[in-house]
Amino acid sequence: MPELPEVESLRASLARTLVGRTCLSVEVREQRLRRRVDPVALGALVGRKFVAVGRRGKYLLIELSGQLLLLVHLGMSGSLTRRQSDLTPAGLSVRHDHLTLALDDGSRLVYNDPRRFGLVRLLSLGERDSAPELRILGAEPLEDRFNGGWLWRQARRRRAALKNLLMDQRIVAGIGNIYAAEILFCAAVRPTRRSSRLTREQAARIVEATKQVLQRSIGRGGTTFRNYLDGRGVPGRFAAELQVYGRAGKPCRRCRTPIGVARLGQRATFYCPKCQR
DNA sequence: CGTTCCACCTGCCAGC
DNA sequence: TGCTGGCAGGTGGAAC
Repeated sequence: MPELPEVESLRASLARTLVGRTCLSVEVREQRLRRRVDPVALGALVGRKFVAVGRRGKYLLIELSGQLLLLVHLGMSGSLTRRQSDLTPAGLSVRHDHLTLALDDGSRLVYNDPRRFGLVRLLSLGERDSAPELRILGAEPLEDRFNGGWLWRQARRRRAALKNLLMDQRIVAGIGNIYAAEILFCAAVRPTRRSSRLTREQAARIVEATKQVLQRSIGRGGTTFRNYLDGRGVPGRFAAELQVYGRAGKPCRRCRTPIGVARLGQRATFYCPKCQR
């Protein structure tokens, strides 16, 4: 489900409301996520104060007192919501509330994930750079290291489709299936193009498009295509602005040509056959 | 090494 | 109305 803009929106909202609170208790109701959740390790959260909320790629990095770092990945269907009452927000089922942190203001922070592809793991702050999940991540797309020349150099040695390059977290961290499609439409480049055939000019356009699309979506609170909810249980508003994702057969918003769909690496890939070359 | 395929899960929807 | 198959915003390991 959540890609960089959704995680970033969540990060910002948690940074505003969570920092300064103290965790009073931890309840693990389901350990079977992508990696087994360790209730004993998470017990170290009790009595700790939330210090800061960061992000790396699609990972949320929640920093607590005592040099603790709570690593959260939402997988395909995860959400992390702050709840003032005992009610589960509309759209979520209480049976997938796997982890609950009770806070000192009477609210709860709840991790819900129907498909259980997500990850919750407690690290020490010092492990930030050595944790296997984070160590392999490539450039942050909104930082300066991610620029046209750099992307072109990464692309030239690969022959896989360009869209797969953009979705490879070891190259660029945070882009998934929705934004890869939207970025390549914005840059007017075919997702099926071989990476090694990318021109410098196209690489520069893709980088510009990446920053523009991601920033714009962050400004809208991310994309709710199916069931993503932010930290308050509210859907993102960028879905209304999707140009190609999920629009197979519908007219291109730029040229009216029907949007095409291909399969790339077992993922649906949407593009305009006329606008994208 | 790069690339492709598959498994991991539940929910939902189209088609029969 | 049910049932079934296919698909869904991700990742990592196996196999080539």
